[in-house]
Amino acid sequence: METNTHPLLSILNTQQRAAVTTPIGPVLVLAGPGSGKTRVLTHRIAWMLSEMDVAPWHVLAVTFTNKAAREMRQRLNVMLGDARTGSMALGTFHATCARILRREAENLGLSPSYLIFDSDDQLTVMKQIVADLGLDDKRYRPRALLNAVSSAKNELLSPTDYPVRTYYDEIVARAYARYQETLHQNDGLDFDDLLMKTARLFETDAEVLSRYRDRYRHVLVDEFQDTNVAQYAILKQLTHKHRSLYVVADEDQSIYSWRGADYRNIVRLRQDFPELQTHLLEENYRSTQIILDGAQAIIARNPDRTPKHLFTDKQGGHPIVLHEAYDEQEEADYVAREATRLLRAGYRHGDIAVMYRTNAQSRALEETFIRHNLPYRLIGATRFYSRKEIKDVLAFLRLAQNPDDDVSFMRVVNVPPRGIGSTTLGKVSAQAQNHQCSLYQGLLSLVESDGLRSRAERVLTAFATMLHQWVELREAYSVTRLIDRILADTGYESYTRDGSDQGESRWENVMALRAVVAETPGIALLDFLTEVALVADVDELADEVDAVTLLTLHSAKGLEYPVVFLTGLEEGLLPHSRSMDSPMEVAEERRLLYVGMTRAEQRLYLTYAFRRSWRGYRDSEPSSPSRFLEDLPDEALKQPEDQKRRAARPSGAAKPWGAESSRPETRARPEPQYRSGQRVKHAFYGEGMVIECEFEGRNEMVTVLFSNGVGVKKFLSGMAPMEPLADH
DNA sequence: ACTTAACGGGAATAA
DNA sequence: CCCGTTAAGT
Repeated sequence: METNTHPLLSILNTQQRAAVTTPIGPVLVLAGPGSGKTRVLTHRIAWMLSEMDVAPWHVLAVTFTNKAAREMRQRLNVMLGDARTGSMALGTFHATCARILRREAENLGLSPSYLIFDSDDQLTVMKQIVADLGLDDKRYRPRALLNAVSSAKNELLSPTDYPVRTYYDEIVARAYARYQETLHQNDGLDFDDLLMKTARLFETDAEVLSRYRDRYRHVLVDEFQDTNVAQYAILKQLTHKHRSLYVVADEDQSIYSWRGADYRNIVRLRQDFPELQTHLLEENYRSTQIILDGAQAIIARNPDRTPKHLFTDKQGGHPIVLHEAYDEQEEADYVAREATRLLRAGYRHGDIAVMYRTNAQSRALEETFIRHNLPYRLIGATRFYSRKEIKDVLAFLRLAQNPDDDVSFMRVVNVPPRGIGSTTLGKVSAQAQNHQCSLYQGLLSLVESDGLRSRAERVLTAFATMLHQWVELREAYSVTRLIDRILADTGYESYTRDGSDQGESRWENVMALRAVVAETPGIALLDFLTEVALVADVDELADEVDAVTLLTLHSAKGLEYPVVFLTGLEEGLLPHSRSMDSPMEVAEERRLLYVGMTRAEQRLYLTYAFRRSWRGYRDSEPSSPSRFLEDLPDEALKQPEDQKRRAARPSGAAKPWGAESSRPETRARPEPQYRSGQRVKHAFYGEGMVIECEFEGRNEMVTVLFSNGVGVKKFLSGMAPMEPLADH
């Protein structure tokens, strides 16, 4: 077939076309941001199906989010028709593995109706274990232990494999073993288990492996740079025989190493598949030349990377705007004002995204957006599925599916309050201990044994009966009907709607959950629970809503917007203080900035604040602009004419705001005259040392500790007869 | 048994 | 600031 006239190829450039039509085999596509990798992946699948005699049921495509999977399936439907794509496996690693494990549960001694434990559930379990093992939860923080367990799983280490070098490791190994036992007893798997158990299944069961590798004869993977050891093992096991593995990667966008992602998987790929063909996608279709130049300048400073030659035909463009604000409030104000200005100029709300390093930063932005009447949608943070009322209802549903799930049992045994306090619960738990069974089974035997009197007996019997009925009704009822029944049985509505606005909103959330179910009528309870456990925050992102998007840099991966604001570009935030002592982690923070910058199509704003409150208090020390901003080329930063207030470049990397940095200010605020730690001499009080220095509006307040029994005094700088002393 | 207030301690990113 | 835990009160 003539490749340049084929309809599937007509809209592709030369590099893309080569990548799409390359012969079947191991293929690595190295793709810069905005170079159309999703398009290449989609067209590759279409090409394989229509021109290479590949059957759709032999294709497995792994995307980074459910949303990406949905979109890819839609595009393929348009290109090829539903009939061809219906049998194709398309989803995230986690969703794919969850499905495989469900089907192969028996081969693993796993319940086919296992439930997925989210991070809250994990924490509950780990806290219990720390208590059971009699450990000090300050020294052995449940969260820290969970992190260790998670990394172990990502590297396919079981509790017995866990390398013990220190006593702490020994504790981790013990907690890990206990944790796995507990999950097993509850028929639960955590997120990492989904990957690890699948990898182990393929490793240990040749029959199962051969079935899946014949089924998924052709595997395609997006965002390959963010796969971890377990995921790579799965890919390798599946494809090593038929050798049809097609991966798309960009090492510069590797931002999940903390989750076990290992970009060295690219190296492993070359070793395991020496015949690997490599394709490059270097033309950027997303951003203007100026934005691309800025981003390139940032990423070029990272060591150990392959230099790329990204280019675009969108020459020039709006300069990147660098803006300094006084604090996070004014930063948010600036974003809101600038957004409003752009809206008047014709942009739509949905064209604009505001990104930040940590979820906590969204608060100031939200408050300001509400004040400015700017519609926004927030990704993450207050995740719908992590709200208390939603988790409660889900816990009820989980108990209907699996009453032996102790974690859910504990969560809602007294929600809404039904008189089962710690004393009564203690009896249930003791019974369960004695009989080596779940709390639910313990409850049943306790109720039957007639060993209770009075009030406790009544409430326990009522609760047991209620649970039992739900379990009975599970098959006969639709999920919607089951929810209605649960809400009625528990009196959840009157519990939630306490008359407050918050109560109303909680009830609305519950109804929203019900509406989610109603959208897929006929869905089985188990499928619903699995789906819910695996939704990502960005999956929720509805395109129809015209609102400004607020999201973390991490969730921004794969997205693009005409206008992007990157906020909080300060030392300690980006790079994050937790990463600053490790060059590897700082490099990843730099990639995070690069990912953020390359989301922008037309306009890019970079903002940072002079002072940022933390934990509700103002920091005593001002922040410094991010060291990364140093590397922006001046040409990309020229101020636009219409910009009334002028932002300045930071004066030096990680340098505090010294008097030598003469920058035009956001507002008329004088330079700080003092800094903490500085020696001063006061006309009345003599010598002292500055212990705090802060601005209240444009006034610099200086707190000084004097010797000679004078103590601490606070002054308005400039008004006080005081001057700095030279340092020795 | 449950509610409320006071306290202490702590935080990054996410399926 | 937000959380979970604890102590005291209803």
